[in-house]
Amino acid sequence: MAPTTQQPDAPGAGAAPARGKGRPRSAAADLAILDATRAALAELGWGGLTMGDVAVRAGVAKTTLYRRWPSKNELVVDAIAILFDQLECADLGSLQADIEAVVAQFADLLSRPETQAALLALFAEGTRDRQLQQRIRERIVEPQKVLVQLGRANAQARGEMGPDEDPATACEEIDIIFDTIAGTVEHRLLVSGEPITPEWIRRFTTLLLNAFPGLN
Amino acid sequence: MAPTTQQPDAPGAGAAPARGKGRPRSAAADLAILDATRAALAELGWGGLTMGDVAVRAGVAKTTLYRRWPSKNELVVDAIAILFDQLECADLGSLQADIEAVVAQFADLLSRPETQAALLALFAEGTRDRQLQQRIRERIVEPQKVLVQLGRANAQARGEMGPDEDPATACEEIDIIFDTIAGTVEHRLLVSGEPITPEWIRRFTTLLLNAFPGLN
Amino acid sequence: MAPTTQQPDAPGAGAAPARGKGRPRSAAADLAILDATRAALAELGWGGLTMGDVAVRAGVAKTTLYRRWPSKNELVVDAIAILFDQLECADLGSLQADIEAVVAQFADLLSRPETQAALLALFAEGTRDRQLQQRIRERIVEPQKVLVQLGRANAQARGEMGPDEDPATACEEIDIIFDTIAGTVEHRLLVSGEPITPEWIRRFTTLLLNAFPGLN
Amino acid sequence: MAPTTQQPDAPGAGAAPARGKGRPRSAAADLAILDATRAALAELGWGGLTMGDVAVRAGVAKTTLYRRWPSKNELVVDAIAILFDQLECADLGSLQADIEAVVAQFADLLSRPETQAALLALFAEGTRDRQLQQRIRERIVEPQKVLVQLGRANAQARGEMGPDEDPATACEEIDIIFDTIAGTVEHRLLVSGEPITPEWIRRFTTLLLNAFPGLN
DNA sequence: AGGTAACCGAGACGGTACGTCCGGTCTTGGG
DNA sequence: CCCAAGACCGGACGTACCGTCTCGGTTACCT
Repeated sequence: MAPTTQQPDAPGAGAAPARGKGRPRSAAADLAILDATRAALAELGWGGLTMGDVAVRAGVAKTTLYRRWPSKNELVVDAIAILFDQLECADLGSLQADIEAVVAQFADLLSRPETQAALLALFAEGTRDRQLQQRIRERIVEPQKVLVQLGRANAQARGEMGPDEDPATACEEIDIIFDTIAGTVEHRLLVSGEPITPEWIRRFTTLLLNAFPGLN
Repeated sequence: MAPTTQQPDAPGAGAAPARGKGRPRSAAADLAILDATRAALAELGWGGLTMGDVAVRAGVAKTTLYRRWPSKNELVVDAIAILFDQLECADLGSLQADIEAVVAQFADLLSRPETQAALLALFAEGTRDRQLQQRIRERIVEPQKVLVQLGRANAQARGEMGPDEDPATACEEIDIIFDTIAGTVEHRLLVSGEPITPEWIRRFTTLLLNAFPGLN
Repeated sequence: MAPTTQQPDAPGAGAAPARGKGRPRSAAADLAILDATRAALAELGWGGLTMGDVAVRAGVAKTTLYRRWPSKNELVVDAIAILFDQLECADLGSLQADIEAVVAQFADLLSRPETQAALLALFAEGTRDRQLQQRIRERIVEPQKVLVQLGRANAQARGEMGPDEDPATACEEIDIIFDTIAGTVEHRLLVSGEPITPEWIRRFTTLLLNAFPGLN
Repeated sequence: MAPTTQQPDAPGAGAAPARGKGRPRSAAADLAILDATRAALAELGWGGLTMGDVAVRAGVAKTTLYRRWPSKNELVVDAIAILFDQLECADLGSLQADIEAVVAQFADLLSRPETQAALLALFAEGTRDRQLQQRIRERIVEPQKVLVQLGRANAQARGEMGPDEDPATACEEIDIIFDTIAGTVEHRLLVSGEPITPEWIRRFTTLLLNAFPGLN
């Protein structure tokens, strides 16, 4: 048996780069591959996405792909996760404005063809593959949830909300808010297939604030 | 130009029973195929679903399958749609109870392995294939939305809500309520991967009723 | 269940038409089918020949084909055999002339695209299917061999040959002559792919007559 | 002869220097495939020969097969051609003996089930596909014709025949002799279905020598 | 400077599923 | 009993990708 079962691993994930002996991996290849993945995703959709095609687009051998990502799913998670890392929660002075900004950002992200093609497909795969679901949560879902936590903290700092009384209850509340925002936006955009306009965002945000009586 | 391109067409969908020429299609085969599809879906998931395997399970030739459904997507839509046709909206005497019942039904449906495996994958394909999206909406989404409309009508009959003032506004309101319920439940169950308990349903329903100030 | 396993049978083969109860078979269909078979053979070759296509060309249902011929092979044998039934052995006054005429006729037959496409393919199938080989011999090979026998009889009548001494020896001699003529013409035309000209026929006939010293 | 690494791919600019890039094709696979082809041919006949079956017998993927041979026809030509490459023309001291030896060799070859199954079927396909016919001639027919030329040269060396007077005439004579030998043996064995015994060979050879008066 | 270990491209490899086609059978309604 | 139409089962087709495996060659570190 091979003594070193060389696990393929995504580049940015590990902490120590394990400065080895041989030729180091091309850093440019990572970017090229992820870009190519998003491009192929936008152009062909999840079903049309092919490892061979990504390799060709990236000017890279298929071997290089598999050396870094164990399968299509993981590759796409990383390719899409980059987009979700760009989400930000600006403090605009009021909870209403902050929520609207977050929803707008999220809606923008879900309007990109590569995101549309990939997101639901990844979620679907995740229902079967627990490890993938974990990875999706870490790289894609968590960054969104952080926005909710940040917004909540900002609101508390501004005095719009009282401080958390019970951490467990607070965590549950964050979960339900998050599922509601993310789920509703995704459903309207990707399932119902209708656009998300500023008017819709305002309406939805108002409903959301109404739902929590503690907030005026 | 021929208006009916329908070479492969699902049974029951078309209005005209077509020409009475030739040997008629086996009605039993339809049921066997759809059952086999759901079974394979529950067992192997979307990615593991194979037309050949479905055919074998149904005791049917692959050609028979393709004669009726042009592709995996359409087949799965029909196989899953049957489940959504079973949704009902009982009048339990209060809006809160009615909503809770609907959410519970929907959560039950999404807890079935075949639904989990298929639903998000179908939605994902739908973002690329407009015709498929239309079909999904007709066969899967619409039956759910009808429940919201029914619940609303029941509430109005009971006097919990005032009558619709503007039909367009009412329609928009139904849309937003529907996207919120469906999206939130789906997101919690399939993306966040957390269970939907009666407590959660009660909390969520309460928030929902809070959100609409017209309802006490 | 049906007590009589109704064997499909070629139309012209049986003696008694078995004047039955129901609707009699369409006589026109037989001709149309055989014509269509030859046409398809000439156009598409053996490999491209399809029962469904023949049925369409003949304006007939596939069922009708199978009611009369048990399979593609038998159908083609009959379709081609018709052509071989047209071979004749005219008495032209000399053995040389008679042989040349027969060879020319045979070469003409083998130059037709439908014959080319079918003959070798049938022979090939015949090497595996003893029953088919028998049928081929009866319907296709025998009519050719009869010409050799006739030519021999004519030559004897004209005094160019002495009478048969031993029937067994005569039969062997006919066999070897026949295999030589048929085999050589087929090989030149279908394998070597070169044309058969009057010059070639004269040369070949001369060699043939040389080969048998009893003939001056 | 090696299968010439004939890519079924588009030839592109032509005369590509065949870059030594990538993993080289397995040489063992070629032999295994050709052996498997002959075995399947002998067992199942031309009609029963299946690319998938050959692949399984050879322990090879179907893709490997198609990567090397564009179709069943070409594969079988190569598989059978190997057998014809083994034909030899020994100088046994007299033309009669040499011819008898050649005929016997040829009859032996045609008695092998794989040859029987393949040869006529290939010839039949060759009548439709000019490229295939060319390939058959190069790989199968030509090796046989060489024997005739060699035998003739040997006879001239021994003084049994005078030297060629006109090259064109000589060539024509070789052609007619060859078509006669090959065609007659094939027809007796494969069409008439009768065995080729030493007695038959002696008779046939005698007739052949009679036919050419220049030979005593 | 030379090893050597890990990288890289290219592409062949064993598999699996695809969607199509055809052979031969059967089941309709109608003649 | 025949016919046309067409659905049915089974099975081979040739293609497309998957993920793995050799190849020859290329860096970069470590003696």
